[in-house]
Amino acid sequence: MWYKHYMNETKTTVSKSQVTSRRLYEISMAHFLEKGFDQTTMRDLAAAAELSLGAFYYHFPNKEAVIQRFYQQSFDSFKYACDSVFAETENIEKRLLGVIEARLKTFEGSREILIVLSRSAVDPRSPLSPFGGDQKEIREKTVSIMREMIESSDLKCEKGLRTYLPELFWMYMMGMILFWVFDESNNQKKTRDFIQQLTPQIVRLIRYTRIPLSGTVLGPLKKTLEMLIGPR
Amino acid sequence: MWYKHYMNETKTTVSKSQVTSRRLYEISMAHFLEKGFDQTTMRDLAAAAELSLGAFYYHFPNKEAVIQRFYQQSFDSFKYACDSVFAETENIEKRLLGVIEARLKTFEGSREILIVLSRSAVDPRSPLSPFGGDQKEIREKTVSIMREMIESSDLKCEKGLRTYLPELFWMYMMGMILFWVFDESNNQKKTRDFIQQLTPQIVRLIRYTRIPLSGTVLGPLKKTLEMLIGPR
DNA sequence: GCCATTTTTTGAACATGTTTAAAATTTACT
DNA sequence: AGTAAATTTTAAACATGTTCAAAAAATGGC
Repeated sequence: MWYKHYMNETKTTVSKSQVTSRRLYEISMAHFLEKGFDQTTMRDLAAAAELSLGAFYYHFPNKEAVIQRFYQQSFDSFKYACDSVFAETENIEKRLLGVIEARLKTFEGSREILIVLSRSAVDPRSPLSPFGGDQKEIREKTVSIMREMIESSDLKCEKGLRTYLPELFWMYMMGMILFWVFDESNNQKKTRDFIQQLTPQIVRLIRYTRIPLSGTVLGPLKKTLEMLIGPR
Repeated sequence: MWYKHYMNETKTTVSKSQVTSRRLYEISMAHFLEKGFDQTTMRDLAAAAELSLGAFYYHFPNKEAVIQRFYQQSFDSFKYACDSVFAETENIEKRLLGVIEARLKTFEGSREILIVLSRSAVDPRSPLSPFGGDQKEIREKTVSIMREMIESSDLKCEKGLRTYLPELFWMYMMGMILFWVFDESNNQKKTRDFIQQLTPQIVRLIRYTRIPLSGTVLGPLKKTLEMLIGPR
């Protein structure tokens, strides 16, 4: 073994490959953040790591794979942040705000990276599409987080609608991320303000659905949701 | 002059460059549609046109410029189609359905091209971003079409909301296009059905805003719209 | 510690979008 | 028609993401 070290009382072996790929990842991200993704050359990265170009490709199948790893890691810290949001309050509005805020925070300072990710995500054939490929898994996990957020919350609403909420909230968050990507204001303040403004209104509308009268609107809406998300 | 020809009683001179670039455009699109954008090489195109690679670049600054031209032309035929939709009915629901249907029709058979366009459109730095660059103009023209659609229609709704509708309908249409891009069903039937289902509900909600009672929801919504679209 | 096997690295080559300087062609004017 | 200026075309080079076969290094069992 190349490298052994002790972590939490358990011997953990780390292969040389893991060490190198982490190093490559860190060097790469540093370059991407400083010079931009497109402006950073694979040759730059290999040189900075004092490795050959081919060796880089041994560790990452392509340039995008590096930022896919970033996306994966950002998801992990997002998930972790959600736990503490849920521990803090049962109020659905606060939770939803907290979750979206947590998500944006994981992207903070990496807006250009997210743009690169988005442009692949929009391609249904790409492995970064939220519906196929590697991102599918993250989407499903995110929907599960939304489900968890709702189930243990104070939200009361029409039963049928409730089953669609996890996917709807996922879409809402994706929309806000898109808004954020396009938001050129200082530190994307516009996005933050917008979310603060819109989220309570959405929650309020959802709560209204308990009133029987709302059936007029809700009836046809359910069919629409089924077409959008799939049958329940 | 390389080429003169008569059109509508007026002498129109067509430069050699115009003739060549149209030819290149047509050859290119044929290849893109048959083999796919990424699978078609600039060398393929130059060879098919019996021109050198460099000559191709004299007529188009880059590969994407070819499909930008397609996008421009698709917009022109969309705009034309809208006129006949408006001539046909004043009913806002029918108009909105007709306009969106017309838009999708201009993309029919070119889904892959639209995917390529979308992945650039999602990048705020790209000339294809709807907010900057060349597409900005098309976005503004499309919003104007929506405005025209509303103004001469039978739609009655709360006055303040009305001023935001052109942009809102534009966003709605963009959303449906995105849905269409991801829709893998036969001939994107799911998208068509979804639009048929959702559009009348949206129109109905908008019409409800004439009822004074609706102020409870509409009040905060207006501020949200202002943040989304800008002040009126 | 030595050898067979596996993992990692290397350097060169390849594919394709793009640029460029010079040559060929076309145009506009007399 | 002849010529200077412009437009268009060419061939070669360049930049950069990616692949590949062979070499080097590391590993595991004896």
